[in-house]
Amino acid sequence: MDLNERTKKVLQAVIDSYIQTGSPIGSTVLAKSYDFSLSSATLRNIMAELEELGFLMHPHTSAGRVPTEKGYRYYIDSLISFDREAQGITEQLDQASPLQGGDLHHLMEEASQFLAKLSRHTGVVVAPAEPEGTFKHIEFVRLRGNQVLIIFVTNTGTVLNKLVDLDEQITQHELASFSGYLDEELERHTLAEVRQRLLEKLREEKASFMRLLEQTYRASQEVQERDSDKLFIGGASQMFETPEFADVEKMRSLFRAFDDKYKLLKLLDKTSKAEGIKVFIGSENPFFEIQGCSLVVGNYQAGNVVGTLGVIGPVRMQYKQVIQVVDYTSRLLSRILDERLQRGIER
Amino acid sequence: MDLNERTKKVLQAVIDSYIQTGSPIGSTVLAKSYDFSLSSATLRNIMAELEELGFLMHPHTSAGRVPTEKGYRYYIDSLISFDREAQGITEQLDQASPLQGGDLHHLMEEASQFLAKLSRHTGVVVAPAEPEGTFKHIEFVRLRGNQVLIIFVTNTGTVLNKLVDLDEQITQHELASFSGYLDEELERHTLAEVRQRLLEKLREEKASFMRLLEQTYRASQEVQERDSDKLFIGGASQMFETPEFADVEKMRSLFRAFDDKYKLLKLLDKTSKAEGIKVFIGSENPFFEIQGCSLVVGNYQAGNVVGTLGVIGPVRMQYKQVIQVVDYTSRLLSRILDERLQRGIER
DNA sequence: CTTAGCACTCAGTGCCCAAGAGTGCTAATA
DNA sequence: TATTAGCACTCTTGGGCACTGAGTGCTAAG
Repeated sequence: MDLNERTKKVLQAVIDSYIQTGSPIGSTVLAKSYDFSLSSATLRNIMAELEELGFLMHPHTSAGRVPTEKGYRYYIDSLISFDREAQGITEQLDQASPLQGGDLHHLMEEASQFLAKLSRHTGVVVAPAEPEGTFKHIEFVRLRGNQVLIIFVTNTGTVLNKLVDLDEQITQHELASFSGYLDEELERHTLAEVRQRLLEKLREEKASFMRLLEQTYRASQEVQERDSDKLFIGGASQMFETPEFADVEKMRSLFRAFDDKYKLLKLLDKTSKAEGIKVFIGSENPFFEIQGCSLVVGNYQAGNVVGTLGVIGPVRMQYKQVIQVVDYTSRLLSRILDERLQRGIER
Repeated sequence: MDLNERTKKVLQAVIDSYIQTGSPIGSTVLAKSYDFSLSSATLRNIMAELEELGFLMHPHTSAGRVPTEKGYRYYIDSLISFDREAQGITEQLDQASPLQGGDLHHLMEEASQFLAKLSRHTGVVVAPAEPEGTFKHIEFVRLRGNQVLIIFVTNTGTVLNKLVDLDEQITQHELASFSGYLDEELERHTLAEVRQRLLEKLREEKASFMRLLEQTYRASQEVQERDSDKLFIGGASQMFETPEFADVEKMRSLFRAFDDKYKLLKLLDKTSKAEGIKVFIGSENPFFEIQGCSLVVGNYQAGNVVGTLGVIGPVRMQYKQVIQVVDYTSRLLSRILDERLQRGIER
């Protein structure tokens, strides 16, 4: 789209102003508050042109202009620049000094709240699909006669566990030696590889621990499905702060979406392949139930493990700021996870 | 409060009707839809009397009557009866056949959603302050040189873990023998007792594992604080279904309260000592931020471990039904937990 | 004690009107 | 040729007003 410089400036001014105030922008207001050295009449012409092109629209005849989704798109793709102020913001964010961490879940929850607090919208974080780190230790604890608790430990201190019923009687001693055997076989592999190797073992081996091995394999699958892909939502009540959602109906469908975490997960998952920060504006958003919302998502990663995080807010949001916050948080989270990973690998 | 039979019936009819429809009840409507064999004028007198006593009120001169909190209180304490229909409901609830369980957290989350679904309001479940079951096994896994993961396992298959840094070098072999020692010392004690005993040991012993023992003690404390008292909220969006909350302001403060789980927890904790189902109506509710809401709470328990669960909804809620749902769910959860406990102890 | 009747109150609705903001178009201007 | 001033027109918003209907309180009769 080739707009001349002046037209771009007008578009930017309209969108900036609309994002700020939330009310449609008229030509006179625009002429006064921005220094275009142009009369309102000229601005009217330009705005009419922008409307023609689909960047702006008219709620009704005698109202000012409002950005369309296409307008926002162009604004984000071509009009806002980050570089200049980026450092300032980053420092400011550093000051906020968040994320104590501790346990992984706790960290994710904190992150979602951090996002919410800084963006003043709703923050979401999807836990990594794959636990960080590599296999370190497996432990079998016999509870009742044939009830065994299988515990996986990674080198970053993540603990996954699953309770299984065994047909056969196996002594604690046998369990211990089996665990020792597996420890050696599996150490330093990622959990995905562990699953794979267990499966291979299962195929080749005809040993006595066959049944236990099978249960272990199953556990390794389930444990992962259960613990991965958890969704953390922070500051959902922030949604109420935006006048856009004064409508109760809208709010309702929004919170319905939050309740139904599963769907939201799937949406966020789709985006997780892409690099960098992505912005979905209004209906671009593939999750129809939260249409009327924009979504700013990014990834975080540690090693080859990837998770998604982002902000959900009204279409009229301070994209510049929110994008920076999401970007910052994703880096921050990556760094924290990386440190944990390093500590684990170091030895 | 001594009301005569007729007056009671009128009060009940008014409240029933108001709960159903949500709009104030006038004398003529009352005379028509209920079979009192009384004229509207008489009903007017009775209603005036009930207003005098503080059970009903007038939004404005030309409006019908609405129950006051005192009215609801009386309604719940003296007017509704459960026995007759109780079985019917129970069966119906059994049909809903919920709560697959699995992991404890998952069970709690399911329970909160179950409450929400059946009550058509918001369900909350507080995880037990104390993990169920008794100590079964402790495991130390060395990750890096002096970084050790301490894992507690109970006989019901609950796994708690904490990562600690150790000053001294201890071999995996030494760790194993220490774990064996603790296993014997601590088996069959509740986690609270385990903490106590660790503390005692810490005082008397001057052994080489002193430092590790201390860390273990600390871990046993932290692990518990972290994992206990988690709050699960289900079906928060149901709140939007009630016309009472058409006001966005109200909704806002409500969801603020949900965001701030910690406060909600404290509130629910206070109630956890009491037996049976408790109902807090409107401002009786000690948690001012959700005033205008009623709270129906109950406890569940397994062994000596107690948790709280309940429903949050508008003051105008179907108390009878909700009370039954909460009651049913608390029994159900107790039973499920008890079974897990039994299986653990059985051996 | 109950009931019928009547005057009164008040929220809610629909309607009209004026004010205000903003546009689109045309004609004048640099 | 691009910009500007002027003007008629459109549409929202909010206040004011009257009307309606549900419901009450009171009084007097059954």
